[in-house]
Amino acid sequence: MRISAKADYAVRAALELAAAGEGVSVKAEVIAGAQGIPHKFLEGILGDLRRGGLVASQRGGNGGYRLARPADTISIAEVIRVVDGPLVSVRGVRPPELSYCGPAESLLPLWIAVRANVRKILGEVTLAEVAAARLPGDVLGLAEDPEAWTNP
Amino acid sequence: MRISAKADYAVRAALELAAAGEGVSVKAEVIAGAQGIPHKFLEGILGDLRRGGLVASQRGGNGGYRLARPADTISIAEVIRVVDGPLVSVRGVRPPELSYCGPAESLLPLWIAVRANVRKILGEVTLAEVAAARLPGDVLGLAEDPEAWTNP
DNA sequence: TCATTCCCTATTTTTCCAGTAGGGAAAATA
DNA sequence: TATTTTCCCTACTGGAAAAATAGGGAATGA
Repeated sequence: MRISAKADYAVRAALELAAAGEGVSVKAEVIAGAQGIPHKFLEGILGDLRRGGLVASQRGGNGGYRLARPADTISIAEVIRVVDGPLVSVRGVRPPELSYCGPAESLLPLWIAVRANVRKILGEVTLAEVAAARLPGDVLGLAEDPEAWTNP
Repeated sequence: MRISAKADYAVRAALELAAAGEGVSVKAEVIAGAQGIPHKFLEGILGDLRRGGLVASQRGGNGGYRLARPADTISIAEVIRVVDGPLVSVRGVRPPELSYCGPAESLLPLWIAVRANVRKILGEVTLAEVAAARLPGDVLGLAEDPEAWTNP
C-alpha cells in the first residue's frame, strides 16, 4: 500500500495554503519552493485541486492559489481523492467491486475493514489541524506509540 | 493506496493452502485454477513465499506446496510483506525515513498513525481466520457498518 | 526410465508514475 | 495600451514497476 508522490505533494501544497491564512493567495512557485516540489508538476496538481473545488485561483500579478473553503472543513481524504481517485483499491478496483470465491471469500470484508479504518483517520483529520500541528486525540494516540515508529 | 495484484494473489494462494489443511500439499496449477490466477505468475509468487519461509514445497508427482507453519500463526501482513515489501509507504519510502518542513511537519505522525492502524488489522488477522470465515470481532465490527461498503 | 512438478532465468507487454516543454489566456500594473 | 505576471492547457517523454509469458533444468516418485 503506497501513497503516491502526487497525493503527498497535493496534501503538502494544501497545507501551505491553509497556513497562509483564509483568503490569502500564494503563488505556485512559492509553494514549490517551500515544499521542494517540481514547479510544473505542482501546477498540474493545483489544477486538479481547483477542478475538484478545493482551491480557487487568481491570474495575473499578485495572483496565486487559495483554499476555496475554510481549512477546518477540508479533510486529508478529500485532497487525496481529488488527485488520486479512490482512497484504497485492490488491483486498481474499489473493494465493493471485487469478488472472491472459496476460502478467500472473507477477504472482501477484510479489505473493507482496512478501508474503513483508513477513511476514519484521513476523513476526520483536517488541513487546519495538520497545519497547526494539532492532530485529534485518537490519531495522536496511535502516532505516539513508539512501536508505530519501528520498521518490522 | 493500492493493494497490488501480487499481494492479493499471494494472500488468496495462502488461503487455499490454509483451507487444504495442515501438511497437505496442493499443486500450483490447482491453486491457479481455483482462484483464477495466471499459473506461471503464481509460481513466481509461491517462490517468494517459499524463500520468505511461509511455504514449503515438494517436487515430483504428488508434489505441491503447503504452509510451512500452522495457518493460525501466519498473519495477512506477513504474507503481503514477503511478496511486496513494506506494508505502507509514501512515494516508495517508509514513513520514518520521510522528512517534512513548515506546515507539513505533522504529516509524518499522520502517516505513522495510518500505518499503525493498517498494521493493527492485517497483523492480527491470520490465514486460519480468513479461510474459516471467522474474522476477529473488532475487524468484523468495522466491516459490518453499512457505511463502510459505500463508495464516497 | 519416465511422467510429474517445482525451480530458475530471461523476456515481453503493458501500464502508470513522475516529470518536462512550450505556449496561450486572463488579470493587474504602469 | 503595452507589459509583466501568473495561471492554464495540451502534449509528450522517459523510465520504472507491475503483470504476465516462455522455455527449459532439476528434483522426486512411480
